[in-house]
Amino acid sequence: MPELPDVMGFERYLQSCALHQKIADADVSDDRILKGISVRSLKRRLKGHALEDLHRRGKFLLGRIDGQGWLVLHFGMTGDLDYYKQRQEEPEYTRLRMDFENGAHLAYQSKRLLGEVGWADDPEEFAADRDLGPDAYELSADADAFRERLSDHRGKLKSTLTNQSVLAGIGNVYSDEILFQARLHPATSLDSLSGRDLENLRRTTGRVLRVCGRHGGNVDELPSHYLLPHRERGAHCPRCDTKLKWTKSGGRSTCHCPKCQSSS
DNA sequence: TTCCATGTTCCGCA
DNA sequence: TTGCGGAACATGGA
Repeated sequence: MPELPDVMGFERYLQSCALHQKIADADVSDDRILKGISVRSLKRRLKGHALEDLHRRGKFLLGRIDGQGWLVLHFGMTGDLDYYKQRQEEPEYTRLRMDFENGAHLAYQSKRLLGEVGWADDPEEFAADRDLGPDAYELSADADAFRERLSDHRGKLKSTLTNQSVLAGIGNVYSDEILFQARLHPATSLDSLSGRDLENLRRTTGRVLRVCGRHGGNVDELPSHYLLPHRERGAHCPRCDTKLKWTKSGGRSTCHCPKCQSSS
């Protein structure tokens, strides 16, 4: 489920277990996951070095490898990280595995191969290359910047929030939660929002990302009045018990409460 | 067997 | 120019 809050969880996870450990070896079991770097080159840059620092930008997690540059991880729809001690614990869909000198392993797994493992010389340069907007969580902390960024756009709320070049990190699932909490209808066009609505959206975005990020994307741990624990077909609004409505656009499904989220 | 799925990218159309 | 919607990608699970 990797969107920004989940990647926050991955960042904390790596921070707690994988930092400053020399990488003895690395193995790529399916090179379709690599973008812009060969297996050989990746291995060369990892081997004998250590992960020294982490940087998250939207849904991307970048890890600085001492003296080499930045390892880029994107998790697609089904990516995950796993640090483990015994080789036989290796997860089934591991695509990149690092073996540390201390005998532990780190697996980047991706069941559907929709993520990517890549390389960057510099995080800012990387973000510019990929046309990534500012990180959604950081942007939500700055009222002026948030307003300016969004006022350039006229599209619908849902598609703008999930547009990574406008702000990076929000995907299909968390945009539903943000709009639910902000009581805004996903199809509302941005230019119809008042300054007050926009400020409400900013605060809500920050709060939802913070709260969800704290749980590292574990939906079951969220407060019961959150939408996500109830986001399934046939479910009812946790606030007013109205049946939740599902719509579809661009191949992605959106869930909202027809009563709480007024269309404007 | 068919449909659906949290990711991105590309294309054609308004 | 901008935004939208659909299809494609690869694969598994219900």
